[in-house]
Amino acid sequence: MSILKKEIAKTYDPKQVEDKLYANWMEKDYFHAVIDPDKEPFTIVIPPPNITGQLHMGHALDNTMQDILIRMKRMQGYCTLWLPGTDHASIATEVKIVEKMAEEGITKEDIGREGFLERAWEWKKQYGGRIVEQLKKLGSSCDWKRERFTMDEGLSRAVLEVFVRLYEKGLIYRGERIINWCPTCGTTISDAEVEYEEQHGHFWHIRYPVKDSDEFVEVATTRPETMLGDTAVAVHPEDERYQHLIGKTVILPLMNREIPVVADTYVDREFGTGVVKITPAHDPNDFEVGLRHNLEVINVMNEDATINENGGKYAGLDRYEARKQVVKDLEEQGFLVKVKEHVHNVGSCYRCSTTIEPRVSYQWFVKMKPLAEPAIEAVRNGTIKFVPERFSKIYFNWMENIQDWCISRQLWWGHRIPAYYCDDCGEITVSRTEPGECPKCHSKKIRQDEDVLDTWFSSALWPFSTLGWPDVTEDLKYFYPTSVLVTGYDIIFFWVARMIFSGLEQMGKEPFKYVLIHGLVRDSLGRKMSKSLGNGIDPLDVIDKYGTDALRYALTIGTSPGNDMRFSEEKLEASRNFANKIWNAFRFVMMNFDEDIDFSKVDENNYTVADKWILSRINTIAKEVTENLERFELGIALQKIYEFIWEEFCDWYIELVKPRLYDREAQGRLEALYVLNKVLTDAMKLLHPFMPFITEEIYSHLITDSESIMISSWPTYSDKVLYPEEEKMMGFIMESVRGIRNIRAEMNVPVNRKAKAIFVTQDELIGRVVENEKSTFGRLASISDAVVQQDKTGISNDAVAVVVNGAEIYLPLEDLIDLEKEIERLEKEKESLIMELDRVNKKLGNESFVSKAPAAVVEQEREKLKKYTEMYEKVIERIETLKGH
RNA sequence: GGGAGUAUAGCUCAGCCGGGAGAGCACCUGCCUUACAAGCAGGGGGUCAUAGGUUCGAUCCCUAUUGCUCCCA
Repeated sequence: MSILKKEIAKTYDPKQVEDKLYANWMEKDYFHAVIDPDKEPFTIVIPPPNITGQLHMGHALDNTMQDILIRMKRMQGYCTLWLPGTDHASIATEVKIVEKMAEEGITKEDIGREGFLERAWEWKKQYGGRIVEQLKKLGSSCDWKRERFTMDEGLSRAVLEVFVRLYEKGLIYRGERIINWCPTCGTTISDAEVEYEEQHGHFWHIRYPVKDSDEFVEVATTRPETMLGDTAVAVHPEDERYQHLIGKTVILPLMNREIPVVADTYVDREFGTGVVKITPAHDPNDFEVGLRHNLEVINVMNEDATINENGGKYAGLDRYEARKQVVKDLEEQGFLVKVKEHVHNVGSCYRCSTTIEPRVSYQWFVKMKPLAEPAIEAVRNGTIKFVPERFSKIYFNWMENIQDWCISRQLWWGHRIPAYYCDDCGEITVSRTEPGECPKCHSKKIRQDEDVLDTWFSSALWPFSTLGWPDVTEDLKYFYPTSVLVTGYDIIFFWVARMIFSGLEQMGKEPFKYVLIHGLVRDSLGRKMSKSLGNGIDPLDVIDKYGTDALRYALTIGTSPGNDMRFSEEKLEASRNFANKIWNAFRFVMMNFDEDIDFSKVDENNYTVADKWILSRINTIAKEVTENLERFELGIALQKIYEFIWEEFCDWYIELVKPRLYDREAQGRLEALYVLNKVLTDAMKLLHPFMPFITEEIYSHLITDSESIMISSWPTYSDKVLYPEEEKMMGFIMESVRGIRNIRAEMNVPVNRKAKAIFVTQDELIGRVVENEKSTFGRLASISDAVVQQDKTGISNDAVAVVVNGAEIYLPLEDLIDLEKEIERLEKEKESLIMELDRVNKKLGNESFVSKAPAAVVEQEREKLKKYTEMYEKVIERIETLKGH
């Protein structure tokens, strides 16, 4: 309680507290997990951001969610580890460095592999720390002492180990296959990295003359330049139109190559002419056909997507230039039949959006089928659970149709493939260490594969490589498998799926138990945030303007797992307002604290109805918040705390407690302070995972038993602090106050006009409540006095009446009352009660409802009937009295 | 072509195990009441996309239809 009352600002200023508190947490080492065999571990590994990256809203959401879970579990007493780190992001980083070099007029080749890698590490040093600092601004309680990087010595060893193991098991192989080639990035990319989009293109219909005949076959293609590499045409074996051609030869126009007509069921008879050109080197399906029919594979393209020497006179032309020229020549030579508009899906590189060129090439692959099976099973049998569950369907769909994974990349930044080629005998050696000589022919002329691995190959190992694997470390034994993985649905294929099969294969155990999937953060119009649209919101700007807590609140409130969310300025304002509301509740409490406060003198006999009610409520809220957090319903959990703090604590409890505080001699003043302190403390604890800074700041000034809220204990539910009786009484108080306020507003009673309120009730308990809470009724409902009567003796006809559950409240407003208006109001009240009664009567009158519905539900309806009947009778009575007047 | 999501107040979205529809923002009325005008009090506003079905009872479960979004080929 070092803060002086007058020092507390009227508005909350996040800048005053956030950096200060984070530095303090770091200094105290609260984020660091120390293995404790007596505790249960709770582990999350961060989805490692790219070293080139800047924090964006997706990161902000992802890391806020992780921090919420981590902070709650830490307070619950788990040994909690949130392991952070960054990803080398092979292709993304390399592209950026190359771009930067281009500005200086340097190419990769100019400086060579070694020189380039030097620059890359320099880059990592310069920018790799940036996103880490940004994560800290978010309040992330990561164990920074365990920070890892995918190209660390240890993680690189893990990559090497996995590669060798898989190779030795025959699950990694080198083969000639069709791969996705990005001509701009100059590398292969995996199937998962290809994005498809609809494009308006053309269908060119071309005639191929049949050899020794005047017949032609007509084929159609969207990529006419690939015909340069055609080595067959194919028809369906049962297609009656072409039976006579099977086995014959056609002349490939422009190239004048003789190519066979083959029969293959791959051909769709219904589509186009039913004849398909086969280019094994440039189409995955054609490649398969080529294998079945032993066709020649003619690659007609260079790596930069220009035509190579196999393309005859077109050599050197860019693929689109070649297309124009080929079409022109076909037309001139009479082979072009027609051109049709055609909409088709074109694959492009997810990095640079260049159209992908399917191209045959020697690459390294991971054989997926044997790895996919256990990975599918682990999700099917519930070892790993997706939240929400529906994402497992997406996962199955992908895993069940998976193709082998092309892992080699023609890049320099990354883990170099540990394969060595002998120049003398051609032997390939895969080894953990450089072999020095060819193990087969002992030649010294060996060289390592130039390529590096797909960046996802190393991130697939992240949940165990970061814990020390392949060494069997204490961390690995204690923290693996991790508890939850939190990530967006856009990354399930790239990363989640690959971590699952890698974890199962290498560790024999799933990498995590839950996969919590969240959606995308969109702009206020529902558009994806993107650089090109310029609609991105920078989380750091938001933090600067509204504070970290407000950002985190805005990202969590009203969200449900897996769904996209829109982000807007309005939401941030609401968030900031909430922070300010909490701040002022705290300010109120502090203003009433005394220097010599001593809670050991608290006497529970002095508790009021309101005290017990609010204690009972926070008790229940603790339970609800915990349950929802444990079900990953972060949005609901936060909503509950919000409503509790704003409505129950601020609007009601603080208002109710004021009279006891203002009178320094009032009975129960100490108890009031105690309850304020207790409830606010617990509320701060429940809110802490969501809004770590403001809650810590407030906590530090309250009377508590821990030096930091971060390491304080999570509130737990207890039957002993449940007061149903007081909750019911408070229900009565609130209903009455609302009723009186409502009537005053409707009758346009001036604020300064205070009437007496006469509570007519036969219920002794209610009578006592009213007597005890006179002053609060006075304050909250603007009445001069509250009296209790058992009947309506002496109540003027000029009084207005409020009928609540358990009592009628009369306000003798005399001359202020418009009799007609009052009757009208009561008639409305009557109508609505009739509707309620109708509904209840209909239900209870239905025999099958009474016999089949659960007893509790029926009982509930009976109670409603009783309550509404009473209220209805009172309203009728009142109307009659007024009418008779 | 295959699969998934989604449709709830003017807008953005919650809504558990089926049992009287909620929030924030916006709107209307009245208040600078000594924690907070980033606030307080009161209020209006919904055929829960459409059509069937299951059920004593459906915003919720099932089927079909329509609109929008996404993923895969």
